[in-house]
Amino acid sequence: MSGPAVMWFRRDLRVGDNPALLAARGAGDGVVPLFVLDPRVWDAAGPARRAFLVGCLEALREQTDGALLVRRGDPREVVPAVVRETGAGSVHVARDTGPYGRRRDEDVRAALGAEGDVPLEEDGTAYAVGPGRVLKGDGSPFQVFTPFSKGWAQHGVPDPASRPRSVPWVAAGGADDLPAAPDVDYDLLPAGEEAALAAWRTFRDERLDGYAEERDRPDLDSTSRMSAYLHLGCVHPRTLVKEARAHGGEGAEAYVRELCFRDFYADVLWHRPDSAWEAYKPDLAGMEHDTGAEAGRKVDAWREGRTGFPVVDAALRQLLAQGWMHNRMRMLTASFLVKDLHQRWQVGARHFLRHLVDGDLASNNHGWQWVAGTGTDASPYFRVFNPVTQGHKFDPHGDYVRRWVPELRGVEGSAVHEPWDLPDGLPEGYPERVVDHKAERQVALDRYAAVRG
DNA sequence: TTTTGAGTTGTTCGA
DNA sequence: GTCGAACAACTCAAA
Repeated sequence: MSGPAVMWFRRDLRVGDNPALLAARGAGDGVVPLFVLDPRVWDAAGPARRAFLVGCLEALREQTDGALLVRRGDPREVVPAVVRETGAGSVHVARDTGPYGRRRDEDVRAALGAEGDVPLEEDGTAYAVGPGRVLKGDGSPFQVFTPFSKGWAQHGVPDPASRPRSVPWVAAGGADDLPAAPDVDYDLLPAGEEAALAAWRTFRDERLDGYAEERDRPDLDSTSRMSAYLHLGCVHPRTLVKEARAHGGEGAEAYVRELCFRDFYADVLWHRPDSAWEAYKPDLAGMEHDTGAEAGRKVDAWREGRTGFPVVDAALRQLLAQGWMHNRMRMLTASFLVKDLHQRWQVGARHFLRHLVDGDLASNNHGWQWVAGTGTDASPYFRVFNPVTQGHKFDPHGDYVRRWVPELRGVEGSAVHEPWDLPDGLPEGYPERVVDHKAERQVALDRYAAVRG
């Protein structure tokens, strides 16, 4: 009866600390490692996302002694087909808690059921504490971060699962749809589980202690850069929580809090799948947004980093160049799009998701909602980031701007944040400001006032 | 049921 | 230059 078990990797591209893999190993006669390249996901990804994913799949293939099977297609068809081909008795996954993944997995489960009662077994999630687990005393979900974080701490983060000493990988034959990595000419993070753990340990040993102090500085290499690894599951957050806590200190505490935030937003999305693309709180539904050709040109300038505000442009160019942006810069560029250019937050959320290697539906879209004031813990409407002030505050020497905006490299010190005030005028090639920040701030405040009526 | 304290991340203005 | 108030009032969570 037995046959092998299929380990269907999704956002858990690792061998260590992987409960679903342990279950697969125990369930069948050998493990068929499978990744399904879903066109729905692949086609929406920009070059950086694609390159990073391919790199992680190559690394996983190496870890599975070359057995990793990559098939392109709709999982609803591919997974049952692989089960048929291999005679597998079960399929193992980590629970996907996002709206698309939940629907997809229901369909796959039904298809497998029709295929001779092959079970889809779920073990673990991509979060330190699985979405839906932390509840208020009355059994309802939290809607505010701070109380959630207390409940989260009380619930406790489980210890990492053991790393299997060996796995009897089974190579299924057939087509190999692992794409070649897109040719991108920038420094991409080194991909895969080993790279993730190495990067984590370097961060822990060298920068974690300073994290609370320096994490807001895009000009320094002060953050962990774990987001992309966490997104694809090259490392599991409970490993980071455990090691950060063992390390101790203020920096570690601040870091664990950020991991808790990631869990919070996943939890919110779990309870409110509609909040991925619609306002969590509908209060601002009637808000006026800018449309038309002129607005479109400004949005294009924003996407390409040509707004004329140096630190905003630096961040948006970094996003296109690296597929990554510092968190504070995400807030700042988001505030600029929503409050200076008066766009719907969804416009920016889509752009970020396409390009960020860590682009995560829950964290990204709820972050945008926070900025727009439609999310949990809604940002007070009057909180409008000033792109010049933020530049001086968080890029005090202007190094970050000069790194990403070559037109301003000749400008020394923090003067880069106000190039329109330079004695020799605006450096050649650098654009004029697309808006008057002070005026647009007032427009934003007026529109909020109108909607609150 | 009512009350109380608090809510990730800001900016501007005037003393 | 620094500091506190104003921005406005509402909802959430727990006691």
